[in-house]
Amino acid sequence: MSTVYAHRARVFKAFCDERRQQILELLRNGEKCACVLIEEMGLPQSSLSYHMKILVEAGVVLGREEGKWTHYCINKEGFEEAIAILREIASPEETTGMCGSCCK
Amino acid sequence: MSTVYAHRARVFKAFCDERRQQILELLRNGEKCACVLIEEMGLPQSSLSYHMKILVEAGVVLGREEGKWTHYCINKEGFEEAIAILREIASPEETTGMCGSCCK
DNA sequence: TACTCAAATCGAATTTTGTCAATGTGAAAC
DNA sequence: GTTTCACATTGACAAAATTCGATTTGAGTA
Repeated sequence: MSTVYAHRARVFKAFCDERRQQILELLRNGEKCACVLIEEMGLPQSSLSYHMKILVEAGVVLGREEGKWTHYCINKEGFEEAIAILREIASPEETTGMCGSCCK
Repeated sequence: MSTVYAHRARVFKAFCDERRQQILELLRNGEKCACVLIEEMGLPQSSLSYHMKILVEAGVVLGREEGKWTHYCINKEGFEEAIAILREIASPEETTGMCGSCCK
């Protein structure tokens, strides 16, 4: 079962879309409610909701409901997890050389 | 021009696929030639080639041609760039509070 | 020259994502 | 109760990504 790789792929799916990158940049300024993001992004409400769901489920954005509004903000823990994954991949598992089939 | 966000999205496109995550894990052990990756991944040659192109063009994998073989390895610089992007997004641009439209 | 082999590219089918209007949901206000 | 408002969800469609066999490219070898 390669659930590990599926999970990693899901985390980075949050970052691989241009619009989601724009949304994340907007959230750098601090918490914002969906209505503001809709206006600043120039997106229809359903489209923004679609992207926010992906961001929240990936763990990189937090959604806080307050009355009838939902406020979104960057989830630093999610970013730390993503960074940890990248660091792990970039650090060698053990010291091996070349492949044994076509190198001598 | 939002080329910045398009570039960021392209970088993380390398990481948002389950098979590419598996390929990256295989490369943690060190440089490997395509023929080995094909065998270990159980993919047809054209499919592996497709994924390797995405990984190389994103800058997270290096391809080294030697005779008729191509050897691939992790490109640490590419990972550092990705990590730098994540760090930048996760660090607040300025100290703002809530949105001005529905918070008081 | 021709032959071989590894990898890239093509082409067509399938799968997955993204978009957006319409509808549903749930909480607050009346 | 009803209405209103913000957001989620649905469904149909368009666009992009992925798969994989077939073909091409390009370097090494005879």
